[in-house]
Amino acid sequence: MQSMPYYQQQQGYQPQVSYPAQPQGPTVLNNPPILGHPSGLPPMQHPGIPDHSQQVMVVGAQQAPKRKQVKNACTNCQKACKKCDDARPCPRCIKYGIADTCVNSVRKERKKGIKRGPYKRRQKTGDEKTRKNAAVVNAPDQTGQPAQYAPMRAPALPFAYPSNLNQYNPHYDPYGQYSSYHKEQMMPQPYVVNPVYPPIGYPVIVPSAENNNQQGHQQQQQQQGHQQPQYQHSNYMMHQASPQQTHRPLMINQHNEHVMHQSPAGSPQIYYQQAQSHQHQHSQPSSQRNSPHLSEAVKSEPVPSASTSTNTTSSPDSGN
DNA sequence: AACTTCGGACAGTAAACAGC
DNA sequence: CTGTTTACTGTCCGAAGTTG
Repeated sequence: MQSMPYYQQQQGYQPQVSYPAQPQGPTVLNNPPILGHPSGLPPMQHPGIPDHSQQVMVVGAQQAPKRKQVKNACTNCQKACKKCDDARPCPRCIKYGIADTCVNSVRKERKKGIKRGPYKRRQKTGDEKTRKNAAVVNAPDQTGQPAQYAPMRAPALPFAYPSNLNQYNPHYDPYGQYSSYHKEQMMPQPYVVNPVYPPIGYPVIVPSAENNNQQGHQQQQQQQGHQQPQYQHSNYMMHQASPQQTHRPLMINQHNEHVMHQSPAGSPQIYYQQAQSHQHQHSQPSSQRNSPHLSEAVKSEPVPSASTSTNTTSSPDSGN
């Protein structure tokens, strides 16, 4: 039996925006709809993100709404292949108490220089001629390949990506030079999670709740019944030099066993970066499994997704 | 029951192409 | 130059498997 798509169900994701049948190009970028949380949380308002949640495009009323994807899932949701959110920490990470590792994943650069055959022109009234030509040109042969332009693709590019685009480069700065390539596509300014991203030296002094923008965000969440005593650490963790360099969360545990000391509200807190957090996941004692819902994000390094979708979800564990 | 894993459909979009 | 088309890449649904 085919279940109803989640976005058509009563209590599921209720899209607030309907999308036109034809893509509108970059307007999607210009006006990213901020959707409410599927979990029922209200949309989190980040500074710099205009609230478009009230915008409704009345187009294609009878069409089923398309599934809406976030532009950049966090590493945890990405690994788990689960729905993420524009907010950081995302609802899922909050739910599982891994908010401090909720950082944007890094997108790899798109391949360039791939040659293509001529396009088939889509049918338009009065465009018969073009379409016919395209049909002839691209008429597939027995093998299904276009007849005239057999090599549809150029061979694999002989060059490697520059190291500054290499997602596996440990010195890679996802929000620096790379983002300049993708401009707002790569990391649109409204989606930059932490606009105040100080060059960190250690120890890290985390400002008190009163003078931190994100604290308002967190307080908002706490008002919703999400008790996240370790929330202040989210700042700390998100200030890592590189998302590639995983650090075991120092404190998250359902039972607060490893929760770091909290200073009284209003006083700065000092956190010490782990010297070299190469506690490999396999050396992690089985106690890790005491928090099963932590394991998903914690046990695996935030390895960026592999090159193809077939590999994106293979966890490091399964790979070994 | 809650959580994890994962195949694959779907969505978004950058880049090549086509036409003016 | 601008619009169209397509391929690439990421997101995440949903089913199956795993764990406690």
